[in-house]
Amino acid sequence: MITPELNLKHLSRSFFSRDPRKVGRDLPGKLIIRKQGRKILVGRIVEVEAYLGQDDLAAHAAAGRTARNEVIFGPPGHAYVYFIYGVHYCLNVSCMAEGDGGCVLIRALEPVTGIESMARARELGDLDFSVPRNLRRLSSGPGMLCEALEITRERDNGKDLLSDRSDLQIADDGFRVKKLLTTTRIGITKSPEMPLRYLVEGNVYVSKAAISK
DNA sequence: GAGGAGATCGTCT
DNA sequence: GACGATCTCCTCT
Repeated sequence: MITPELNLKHLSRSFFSRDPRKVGRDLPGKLIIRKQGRKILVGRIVEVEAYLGQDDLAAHAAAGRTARNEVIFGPPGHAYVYFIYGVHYCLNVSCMAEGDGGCVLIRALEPVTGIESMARARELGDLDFSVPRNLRRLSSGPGMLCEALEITRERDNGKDLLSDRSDLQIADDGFRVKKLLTTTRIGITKSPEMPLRYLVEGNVYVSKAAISK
């Protein structure tokens, strides 16, 4: 239990030692916890994408093990943070067995606590967050959520997300997603047809609503 | 509300 | 030397 008052529990290492598709289906609804001194920032995962390892052309692991991506070839449940477009960071969690290179990209969070801190980090401190439309601007995208939680490669890459000592953790508060949708992944050019994006149906904090079917 | 361009730099070829 | 698992701003409708 991380913080008794919230009744949070860690996920097990075996939760992440599975196929990224299974982890991807089970992660929505779980919480990302960022500890900042006495403050605690919490967001609920509402959208993820699975990257399957070396055989998945869209995955960073497809290039083989490099200095940049070595975390996803390491033990499961660790943070893989990379820098993209010269502007943004993205947060992934390593999956499968050590040596496999699978991971899940965290694409969107629903803000739970620490909204003022997130807004400051996003330089949106002047907005009225009683308006849902504004709240969406905090963490409804992979780059945004990293900025809101001040996640960087320098600070967080390789961190164990299941350790009580870590200031970046994933936890379960017992919340269960009612219905999960599956779509193709966003923003990739290789293997774009694979249905590996998982999002909470009807949640306004996803990066892009699923095309209804 | 939709669509397109630009920003900006680490990583790999 | 090219490009990318993105975001924001600007223009047009």
